[in-house]
Amino acid sequence: MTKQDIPDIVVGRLPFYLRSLQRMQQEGQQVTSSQELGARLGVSAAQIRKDLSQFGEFGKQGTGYNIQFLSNQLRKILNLDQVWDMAIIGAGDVGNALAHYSGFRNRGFQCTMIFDNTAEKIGGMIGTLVVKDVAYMADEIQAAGIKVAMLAVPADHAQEVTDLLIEAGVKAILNYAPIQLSVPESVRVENIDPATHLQRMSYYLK
Amino acid sequence: MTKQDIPDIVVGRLPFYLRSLQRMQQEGQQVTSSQELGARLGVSAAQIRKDLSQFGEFGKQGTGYNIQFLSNQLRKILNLDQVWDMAIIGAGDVGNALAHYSGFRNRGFQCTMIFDNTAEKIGGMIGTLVVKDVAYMADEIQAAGIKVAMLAVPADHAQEVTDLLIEAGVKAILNYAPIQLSVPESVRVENIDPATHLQRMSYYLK
DNA sequence: TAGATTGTTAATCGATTAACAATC
DNA sequence: TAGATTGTTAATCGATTAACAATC
Repeated sequence: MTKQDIPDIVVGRLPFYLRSLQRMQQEGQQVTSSQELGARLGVSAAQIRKDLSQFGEFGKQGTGYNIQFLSNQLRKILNLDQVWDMAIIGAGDVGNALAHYSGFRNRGFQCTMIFDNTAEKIGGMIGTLVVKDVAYMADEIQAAGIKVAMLAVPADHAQEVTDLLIEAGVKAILNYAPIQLSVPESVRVENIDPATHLQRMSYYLK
Repeated sequence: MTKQDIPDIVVGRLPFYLRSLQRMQQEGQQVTSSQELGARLGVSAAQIRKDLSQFGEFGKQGTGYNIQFLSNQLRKILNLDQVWDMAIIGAGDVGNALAHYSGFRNRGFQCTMIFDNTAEKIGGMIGTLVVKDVAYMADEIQAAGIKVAMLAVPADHAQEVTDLLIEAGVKAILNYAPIQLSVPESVRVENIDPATHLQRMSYYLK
């Protein structure tokens, strides 16, 4: 069973399953069912069982899923049984919020570098990180073996920075710039553009 | 042709089309084709034509689409021929970044209120906005007729704030809290959770 | 006219759901 | 055992693509 066999859309739902399981665990729950998990997430029980069955058999007939066990399995599947170092590119408001965000660590990620191109920001601290000159970005990322970057620069610089990131070996980019990045097939991109999300909802208003 | 007839997945692509068209326009282009637009966005020309045909006939055989005209049509369809007032809930790093974000205005939205629950923040300024006490949130939102909110509070308060927002008449929520909100069918929610996006990509790493 | 591109239909492809035997 | 729930198959549903007549 190779990566190619599993539809993207199935992989895309696993983080939601994991997030709900982690929350149940926090609430002290030990066991759940596809029924219960589905109700919490607004998806069908059948879909959850079908999705999970792509990767193995994680439940027991009659009783459901052990939450701890299923969480661990999902973390392994998603390569979250390690902590991924990340670089933030852009020390504006978004970069700043990302650098301070405390929610990454227990979900498999941590920020270890932040870059900017403005003299006033370079050398300053954001949380525990020193803002570095983007001129050294490619070298530093490559030297540190960083594979994941969050891109929070203005749209008109996003593509050139992306090209540098890819050259430096980055394989996953969380893109906050409101622009469609062009990347080779071997690089994953996820986009976060609040205005796009808002526009999806405004259709249904009025 | 009612809202129900158009699949969500089609509506979800319209903002991307609009964003690309606006960019083309900035670059001085006057006309485009489903071919060209598709290439820019990484979707098929047939899909673009099919999606647009759900709403009307906007092109001309042989020549393609007038960018200005198609943009205007898409804006009308998405109810973006007006500016939607928005409230930000939570004046932490995310709320702060949203309040300062300059990209909303020319995409149909503007922030007019921000709320928090901490005494130190209430009364302070963020950009041009005064931070207000969340205790008055429901009343102020209702009085102003605000229909769109961006939720940037910790996960453990997100649901209770949501309930208040809905009571106050909010119909669209952009949710930054890493939790599945429960809302009535008449309310739209879009979620932005960077960790979820990162986890979707880590599956393909290694 | 010749070339290009739309809007639409029918065919294909893929995803979701329903149902149930297996079994805890 | 009786009740519950899994994993999986087959049926259904929906979305995408290919193809082409219409026409600018």
